[in-house]
Amino acid sequence: MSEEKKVKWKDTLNLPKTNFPMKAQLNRREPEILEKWENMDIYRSILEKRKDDPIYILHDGPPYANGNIHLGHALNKILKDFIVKTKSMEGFKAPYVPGWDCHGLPIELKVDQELGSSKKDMSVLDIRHKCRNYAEKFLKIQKKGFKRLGIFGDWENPYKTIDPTYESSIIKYFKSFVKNKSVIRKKRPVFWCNSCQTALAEAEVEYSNHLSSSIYVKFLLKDIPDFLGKYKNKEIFVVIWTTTPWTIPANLAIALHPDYDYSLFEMKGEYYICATRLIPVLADILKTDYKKIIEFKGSKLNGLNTIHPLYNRNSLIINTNYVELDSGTGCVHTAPGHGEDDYRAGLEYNLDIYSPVDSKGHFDNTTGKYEGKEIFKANSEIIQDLKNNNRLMYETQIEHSYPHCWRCKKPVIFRATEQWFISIDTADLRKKALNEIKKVKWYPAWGEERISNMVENRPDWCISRQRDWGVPIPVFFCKDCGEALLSIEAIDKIEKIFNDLGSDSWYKEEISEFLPEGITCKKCGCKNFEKGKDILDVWFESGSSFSILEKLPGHKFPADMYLEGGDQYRGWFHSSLLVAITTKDQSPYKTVITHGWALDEHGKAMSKSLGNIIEPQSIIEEQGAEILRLWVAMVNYKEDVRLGKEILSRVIESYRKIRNTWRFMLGTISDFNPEKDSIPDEHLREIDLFILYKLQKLKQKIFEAYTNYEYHIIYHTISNFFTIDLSSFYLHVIKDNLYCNSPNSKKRRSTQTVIFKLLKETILLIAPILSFTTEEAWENMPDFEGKENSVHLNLFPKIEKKYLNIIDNDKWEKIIKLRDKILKEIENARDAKIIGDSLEAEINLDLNDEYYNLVSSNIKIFKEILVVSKINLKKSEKEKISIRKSNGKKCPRCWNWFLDDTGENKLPELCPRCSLEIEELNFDPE
RNA sequence: GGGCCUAUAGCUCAGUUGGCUAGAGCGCACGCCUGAUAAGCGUGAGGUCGGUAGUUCAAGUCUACCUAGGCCCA
Repeated sequence: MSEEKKVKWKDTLNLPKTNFPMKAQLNRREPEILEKWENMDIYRSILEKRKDDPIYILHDGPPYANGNIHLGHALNKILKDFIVKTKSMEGFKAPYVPGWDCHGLPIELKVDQELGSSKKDMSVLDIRHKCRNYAEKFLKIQKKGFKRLGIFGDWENPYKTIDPTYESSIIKYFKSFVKNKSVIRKKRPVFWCNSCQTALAEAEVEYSNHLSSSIYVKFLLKDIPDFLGKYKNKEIFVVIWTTTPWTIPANLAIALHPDYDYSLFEMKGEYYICATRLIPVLADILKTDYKKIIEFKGSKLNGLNTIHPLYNRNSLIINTNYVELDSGTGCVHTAPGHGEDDYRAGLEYNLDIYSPVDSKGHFDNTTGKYEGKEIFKANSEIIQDLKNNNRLMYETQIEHSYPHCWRCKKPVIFRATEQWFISIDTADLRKKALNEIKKVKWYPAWGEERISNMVENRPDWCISRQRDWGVPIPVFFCKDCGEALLSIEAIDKIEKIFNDLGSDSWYKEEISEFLPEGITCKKCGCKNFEKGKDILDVWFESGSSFSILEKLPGHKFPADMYLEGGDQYRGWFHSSLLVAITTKDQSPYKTVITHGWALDEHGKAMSKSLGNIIEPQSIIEEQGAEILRLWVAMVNYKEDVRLGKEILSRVIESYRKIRNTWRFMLGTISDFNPEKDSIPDEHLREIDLFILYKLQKLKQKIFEAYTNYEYHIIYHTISNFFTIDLSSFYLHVIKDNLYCNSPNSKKRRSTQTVIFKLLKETILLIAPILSFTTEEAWENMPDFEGKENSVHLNLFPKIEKKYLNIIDNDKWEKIIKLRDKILKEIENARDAKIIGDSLEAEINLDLNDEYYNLVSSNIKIFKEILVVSKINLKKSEKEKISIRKSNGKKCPRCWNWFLDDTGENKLPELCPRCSLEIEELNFDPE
């Protein structure tokens, strides 16, 4: 047959036709779709559509307005978008107002760096102005990044922690803590630079080598325990080691590990105690030998007193688990005012947080002879005094890593300063929090245990920072006696002023604007006050974010959902809970979901030093945001998630599969008008009904997964459905029907009716995940009554129970099983070069009664699902499946093989079916 | 050092209360098709379940320890 003729027969077929391209070119197409959404104001259109529906609130945790968005941001925002879109399609009014955390140290530090030495000459207001600009700049950058991901939300009106109304709410919530007496002032050690006379944050401290005196100091044991009764009359010394002799005056305790072994030993005629393991080290340093006398656990000395080597006061032996045995003596010099561990131990043992050093680094008047002396300079005098008192065992110099001020490069110290705290127990906050935690649904479930442990063990919340970029703590100090003033009346005024003018007003306005008339110092009675200089911890700020839920119309408190990374158990979940309990007497969230960390393909955290950072921008530019969205759906976000080259290519592969399947389906219904051509259920072909049955099963599974926020299940379910049920089975098998039967035939329209439904419903089902591609596919769907302008304006399709009952599933399972068996035989025949295309095959089936009946009563179905030209059926107890090449000829139109034995074909070269079709078409092959 | 989490084929995931030869899709190999074509179809090969030791008639599934990794603290 001529090529020309072949082409002509092909022209009589109904082949797929669509404008939906196979190549996605997402990086080009996505911006177009974004523009469409922008133009139609998709976010508000959806809310308008759901305006009378119940409200669902996912409250956004504010990212920090610093830097470009990273993969973790993308993961977080995409997951939130899944939920918001799902809820919309489930029939909720689900507004989503993104937020930003704009105050805080990282921005202030960046601005510091940019300003350099010019900062000295700037006012607080000027610095704050610079910080604000910095935050606004990155907010814009991040917003653009998030929108590019296809996240729907109120991007024009996000909430910001620097909004005046937001700042006002912070003050209002702070007031609640003041009212219930939780706000207290007490000492706490912080990094302190004597030269700059300022507190430093951890991030402002640089470690470099420093030469220090290293001394071993003897503390005389005052209380001899019973088990050392034999030595009651001896002087026994507990030996400590330190590299900061100037903290010896502040020593209040000696810490021993309760479980480690300690010994009493004799050395140079004196009796000492230190950790057993470290005695040889000590002996080595002193170049002497020793005699171990008795060994005991550290817990045996707990609570005993020693005598301070410089003062006539006690130093208590305590037990802590931060004691280590890799250096020193195992007996740790503890000055609660000068170290973090020391501080915690001090709290536990109710010691004074004693820090006899002023802001310039000079000893105060509680230190006797050292008063007024600069601490580092006093080192040698202290060492000399120890020596004079026979309390110095050994002295040397060592070089070690020591914290220095990043600005002036001088060594810093730990110094206890007065700070503001929220007491966790004064108003039963801890107890209430633990109780509220139980009422919240935590995904994954272990989250409840994790946050409970944290709340149970957390110390009081230090909420003051000696910084400029934040919301000032609304407190005043008496100019005469220094007493702090926390006045509800004043805070009321501040709340109002901040609401109108923002927190800059604290630095602009006269103090009289904030203070109530005639207020006096409770302690000294005077009327002179100054404004406090500290700002609030930013966690208090972000923890107040639920305030927007009260203010925004169409929102509600508490939120239905908070969703953040696992680090927020300590952060936002935690602070929000504490603030909400104090201000609203309940948890701010009903459900909390946490996601894991985004790691590289080997499961390692991404870092600059490892050079394994994957930026979402590069994926968006090269593959498209949709690929990132599908990746988020693919992985189990409740654990840490990985991303790398291979993973990405798997995502792309499965994206193509979904896209191509839709493309094919769109092609097959190009001549289908759903309103005119649809076939009613009772006339649908059985195989078409069967795939509708499968579709209902699919919906059941998908909806369940959406309900449980299990997107990876959706991904796998969809992927399997598209691959197994659609591509390799249904869509493969109905081609003959669609291509070869006359366009308007019932059997063809039956299949189109079903494909239309499959297409529409699968698009809707995946819309929350593949938001761009579903939109594109939706646009390419044939028009039908009520077709929305955007896929995202729709509700999810309903499960249609009628299709669940029409199908005899047991029968179909048998059919599919037998099909698999026969396909294996067909493959064998191919291997043996008997056939190529399956249509060349003629199947001989010898089957037992049951299967004979199954096939004979469904012979048309079998011919269709096997895509073969003929089936010969025989009854036999012994099952046998064999394949042979058809001995007929190939119909050039439909490619089925047929025996030209009727003689009735008007076009003898065609098979009888095609001959009739052509007749109907009035097609002239010549 | 502490709290919590993770570890099943190359990749992403399933594996109910411990119970037959550990499943899926993708990828891979081989083949078919050329009327979904930078597509489609079929067949097949891949894990002994991070390691060790236990409990049990029986463990991927329970216990202990170890290793690797993650978050948060210290």
